[in-house]
Amino acid sequence: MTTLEFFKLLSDETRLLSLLLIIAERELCVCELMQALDESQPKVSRHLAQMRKAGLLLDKRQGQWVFYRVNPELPEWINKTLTELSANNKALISSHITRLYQMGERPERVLACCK
Amino acid sequence: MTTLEFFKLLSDETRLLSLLLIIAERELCVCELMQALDESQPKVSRHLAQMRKAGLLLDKRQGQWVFYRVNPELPEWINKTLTELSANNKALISSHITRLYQMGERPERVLACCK
DNA sequence: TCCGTATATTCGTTTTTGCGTATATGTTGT
DNA sequence: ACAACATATACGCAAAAACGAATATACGGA
Repeated sequence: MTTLEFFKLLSDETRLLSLLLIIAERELCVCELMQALDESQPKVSRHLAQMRKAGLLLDKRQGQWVFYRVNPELPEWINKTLTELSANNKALISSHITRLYQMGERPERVLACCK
Repeated sequence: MTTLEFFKLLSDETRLLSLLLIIAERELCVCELMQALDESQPKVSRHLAQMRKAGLLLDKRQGQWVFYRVNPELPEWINKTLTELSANNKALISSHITRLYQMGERPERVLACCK
């Protein structure tokens, strides 16, 4: 992932918000992001796939769900940038976090130790 | 300038390189960026205008030249991000810096105290 | 005032990006 | 095997972004 590609990924609202939500929640599946952002399934899925293909996100299938999280092996300056970004843009996602928490029946997380 | 607008500005190669060059050199005029990037005058000018209109850059006319520099009053997290970006992407601009330094007759800077 | 240089902007076109709809793939439970 | 659910992808279209060429504006010096 080049620097330019990295910023291109952050330059779309759906991707930016999805990334901020994933950072805030550590990991989220497609249906949770659909609920939080109130966006269609293909739209959310497409943008997540873009970030995954670039190496910014990792995905992990657990049963019927696919959870996305930030790739922990990104270059250090990108990590710092994401941390700074997340810490200073909580307001951008507050309403979406609220909507996420109102979601009934959120998919259960399987602990890594039990897989 | 919203967070999204900020990243959109960084998501074009000409703007990203111009910004990195301006940070590295503190300030540059249009003709210096044309030389460094080997791009047309309207192209460089248009992208600088975009960053200026968003408040990311400031411009200062000195005679026939217009010098651009980073707005010193940006939000702190954006400053940090730009610093981190610049410090970790020197390789992106090295060839352009070389071309800039090969430029004969670079416009003279007028010191702030003499204006 | 006229000319040369530097920069900004307009206009029409091309390229890129994102989107909705439809469909395909994969998983769970019956 | 089939139904229900979650996710991914293909396709054609629409919106946005970037571009080159031409033109306009601004400044400095003769």
